[in-house]
Amino acid sequence: MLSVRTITENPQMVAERLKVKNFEAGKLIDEITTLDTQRRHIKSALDTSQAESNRISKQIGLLFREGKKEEADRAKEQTSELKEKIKELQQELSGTESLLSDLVVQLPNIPHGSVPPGNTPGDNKLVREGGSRPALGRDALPHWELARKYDIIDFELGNKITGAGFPVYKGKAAKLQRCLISFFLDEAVNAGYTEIMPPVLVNEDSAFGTGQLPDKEGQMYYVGLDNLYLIPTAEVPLTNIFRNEIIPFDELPRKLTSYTPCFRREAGSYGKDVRGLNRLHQFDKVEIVEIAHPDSSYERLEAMTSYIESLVVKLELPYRIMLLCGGDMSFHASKTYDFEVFSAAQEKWLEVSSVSNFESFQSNRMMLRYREKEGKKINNAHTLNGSALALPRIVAALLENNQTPDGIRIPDVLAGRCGFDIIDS
RNA sequence: GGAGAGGUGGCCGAGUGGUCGAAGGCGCACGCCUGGAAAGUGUGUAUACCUCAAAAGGGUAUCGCGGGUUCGAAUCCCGCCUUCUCCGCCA
Repeated sequence: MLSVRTITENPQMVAERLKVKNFEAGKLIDEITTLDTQRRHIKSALDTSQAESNRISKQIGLLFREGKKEEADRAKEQTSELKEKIKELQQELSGTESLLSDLVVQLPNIPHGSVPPGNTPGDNKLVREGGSRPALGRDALPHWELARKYDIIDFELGNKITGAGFPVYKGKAAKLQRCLISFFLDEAVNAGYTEIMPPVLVNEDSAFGTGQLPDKEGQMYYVGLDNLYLIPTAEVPLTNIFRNEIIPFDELPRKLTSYTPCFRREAGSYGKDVRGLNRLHQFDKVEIVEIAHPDSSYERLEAMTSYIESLVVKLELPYRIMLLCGGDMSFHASKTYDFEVFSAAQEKWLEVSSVSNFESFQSNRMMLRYREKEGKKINNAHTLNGSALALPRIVAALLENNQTPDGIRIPDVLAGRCGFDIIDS
């Protein structure tokens, strides 16, 4: 969430910038400003009363020590009214604070100045593209057909065990999955990311910290008995490592990577676009997360983008990088690049990565700060993350693009790890 | 899951109703000392919020978290979380 100070000190700037996300913020900002003024008045009054109460208590202590019991008792009587007042003010304050945060949480993050306006994916800007599309014959099969043909991914079996959206990988596909994960992790470690293996269940505070709660609980699987959520992405546990922390200046940027399975309910999304591996309830993903100084977070975003690009290049996949327009960006992001690979049999671009700078939107809600080099000032750090990469759609594209009459060719960079260079029979 | 013992500042550790945001030590920062360093020595060293044009200063809250008792709670009571020891269960 935006900090209340940002909102109240630059109301017109915030409103103006949020228009790029097609968000009309004027009314909300007014309400926030009013509530915040109220909050400060109440806090002020409360502080004064508590100071008074502390003063009297101290006096009573002194009187007792001096043996002036009657005076002390008289002083006690004084306090009952004050106590009542303090209690009222406290209730008023916490009421106002929760109203305020209910409102603040509704404001999306401010888009960066370079984010183009627009509503739909059609308004996204092509940043660059690379790789070449394979020339497939007319009989080219989509990956779900290939999966059946070579008996490597079993969607029906997943239905039996769990339900739709939980495929079972078998044989060479299972191994390919494992090798992709280790390939992505090794690459990330070589690029300076520290490998982490976090829990895949998180508590409420963590889910709030990265912004899944309060609004998006419907997208997460929830374990009610223990009040825990299955992570929709490793971003959640990784970023929350730093919740309530103050990072020394010279430790920035912090760079982490992690493989985790990811769980998404994605309620109600069935149909042609979600066939096969295109959209799943459980999938594997390697994620990169950075905690950066505000002055260099956009450099980090570009660096992360180049890093992810190096992966799709090594996998020899045709890809393009899109700069998302304001309307297509997530609620939390300031700037996002999407990576798409071309899946040649479906003849579709599939999103395989999304890299975003959240600026201080997440760090503000999770109190993730850094200490400035000079002056010891403390500020919110910037958080960034990106998929590097999400497996299923990569696998879909690999299967479709590399199909030959003899089988599915495995790119060189993976063949060594896998111990095979073709999926046939 | 059962029984018992704990959770205090960056760390160690004292504190069982008032003068305690918290002794002492370590660490860290700056200074003195030194040719330089070590040792020694002096000072400083939490976070959030309110107040203030800003800084300085002042105020409030925070001793795992949340409630309660009390004029007053790190200290007493209740619930939760968590760590350790023992028992049980278990990949």
